[in-house]
Amino acid sequence: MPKRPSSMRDVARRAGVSLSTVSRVLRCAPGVAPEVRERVRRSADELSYVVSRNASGLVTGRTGRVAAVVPSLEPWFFGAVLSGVGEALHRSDLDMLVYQVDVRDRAGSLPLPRNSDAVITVALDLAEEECRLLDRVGVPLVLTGQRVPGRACVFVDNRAGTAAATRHLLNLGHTRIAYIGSRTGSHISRSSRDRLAGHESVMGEAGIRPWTVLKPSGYEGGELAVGELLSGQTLPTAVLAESDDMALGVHRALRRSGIAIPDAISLMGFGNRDVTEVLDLTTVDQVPRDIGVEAGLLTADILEETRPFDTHVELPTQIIPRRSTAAPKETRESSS
Amino acid sequence: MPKRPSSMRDVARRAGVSLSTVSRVLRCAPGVAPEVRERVRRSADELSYVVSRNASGLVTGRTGRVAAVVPSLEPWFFGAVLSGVGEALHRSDLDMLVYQVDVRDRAGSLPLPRNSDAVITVALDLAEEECRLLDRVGVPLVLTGQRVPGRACVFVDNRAGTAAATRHLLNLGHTRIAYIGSRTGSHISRSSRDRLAGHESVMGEAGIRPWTVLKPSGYEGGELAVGELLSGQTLPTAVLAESDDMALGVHRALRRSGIAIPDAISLMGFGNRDVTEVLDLTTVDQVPRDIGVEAGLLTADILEETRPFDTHVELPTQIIPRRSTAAPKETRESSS
DNA sequence: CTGTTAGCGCCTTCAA
DNA sequence: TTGAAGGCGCTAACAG
Repeated sequence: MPKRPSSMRDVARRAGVSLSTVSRVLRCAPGVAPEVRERVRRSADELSYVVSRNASGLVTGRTGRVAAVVPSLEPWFFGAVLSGVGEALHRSDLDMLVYQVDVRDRAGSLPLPRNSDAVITVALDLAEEECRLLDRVGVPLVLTGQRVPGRACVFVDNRAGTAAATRHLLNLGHTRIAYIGSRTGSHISRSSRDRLAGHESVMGEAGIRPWTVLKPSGYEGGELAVGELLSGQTLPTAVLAESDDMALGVHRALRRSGIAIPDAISLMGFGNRDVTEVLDLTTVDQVPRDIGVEAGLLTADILEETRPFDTHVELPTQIIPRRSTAAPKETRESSS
Repeated sequence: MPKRPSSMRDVARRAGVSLSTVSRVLRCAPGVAPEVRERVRRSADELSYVVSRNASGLVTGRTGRVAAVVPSLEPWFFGAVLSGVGEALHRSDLDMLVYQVDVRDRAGSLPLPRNSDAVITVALDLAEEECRLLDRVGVPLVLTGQRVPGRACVFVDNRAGTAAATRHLLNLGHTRIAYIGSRTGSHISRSSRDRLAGHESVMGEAGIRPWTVLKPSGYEGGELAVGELLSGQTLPTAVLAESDDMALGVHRALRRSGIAIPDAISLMGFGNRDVTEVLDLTTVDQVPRDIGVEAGLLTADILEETRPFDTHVELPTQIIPRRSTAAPKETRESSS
């Protein structure tokens, strides 16, 4: 069944023209009689012919492909970002190659040079040194999830996000607010630091001493954090988690402990991942898909040299209030 | 900065050998002195040279790339499958191109011919006619999520999954079991039908008349189903949802209605998506990542002709009991 | 074991 | 407006 795919020559023969003419038509290059153009198009269709990016790339030096590098495809977040990336690239007729790089230590060993026109990294929290490694690929690099001066970046304003979230809780009347952040070993990622900073600065402005708990990321971390909170002197009336995942862990641990949300404790996450809606979890919307779309568009523009290679795109965040946050009990009781 | 990437010639010059020797070394072809081999390797590394799949593909007729076609990357499920696909392909040194095809109506228009060695579709529920369209690409086609005779397929035993789930509920003592399935318009997908069939056959064996509610998929559908159930003559004591997503909708609707899980109603999902663990939702494990891995491995094998092009791989499911299912209240009360 | 030669399918000159 | 010729980077035959 897998017969040899038709080549440009087949199309040329069928249309009764030369190779170059077919090439011109398919590249939408000018200088072909409309009538001929139509005939060539038809022949190509009939043969279900598609230009081999392989061959054309050899000549033009462009592959028509962009590599998207993610740490993993399993967490919901990365799929959502890539969804946007793919869509945006598609608009510019670029294909998306996806590489899962377990850790960033082998980023330099990817078969990227000559195999993709650009590289988009998704939330890998790369150090400058690692960026250099990717630079050696010799193609433009677009970073998402981190801001690095002099490089193309797409990111959300993490700091503003947690700042707004914190204000949301303060405005509801909370003062005993615990912040749950992530730490892997002793390392705190850039975005985690930014989120923590946003929280702490607002707490500082309010004259309240921050109450920070750092645990490994993921919902296990959220559960561990609750364990720590529950064994302390006093309970918070609100918990702000660095990520929805951690908030989910908190949610579960509180539920299992019989602590009602939001009656006893208000809970907020960050990321607006799908299930937060189902759980009625108040969260900070960060629209990962939009991050992807912006990154894809920026990449296409950089390739066409219509935007500089060090453009920064900052996406806004917004609070999505749901039922997991409410005024603390004391306030409600005293005001009723 | 983006200097011209080094080519094979550069490596050859640097190592003081001919092009073919370099080619042989990098292809791990036999017939090169170990000493020379080593020298070439080093030169290539120093130039951070990577073979252009573009150029080599031109000659070999193989691209070193496999296209994964998904309806969308946003739902958690597809990312999980692709995660496995990517990993498996990587073992065979194949890259993964990801295409999001909104609907299956344009599957034939993808730039696939000559641009990928094989196509893997993920849960697109393709009709035979649409498969034919993809066949015209001229490369092997591997389907996941559906079983089609004569084609390479990787799928879970949906029927057995819901059958086991139903038995689980029956064994707990439930008899008023509602099944929530999905229907888009009047169309029911193949896997939905299989799941429903598994449920109904076990109900039939037990001599209980099935109680089926069909709604649009997603958690909105789950909520709608609850709406229907709550307005009926009598409430079920257990609900089995076709998918975790629908189960999540049920979960939310029940929670909002103040109906306790599992005290008033037991709830089961299907899919074992990440959040079910957080929600303590009993579910049918289907390991999407494994589906992907199997599909990737099968694809690689088919390309190497070590497995036939119509291999079927059926993955087992298993029940993951959690806290959302329990014996119905009457039973518990009467036995206590 | 190593080097030479001839394309793979296409795009880009240049000439007609 | 069209066609012919050369070469992109690599591999697969062959010679040596």
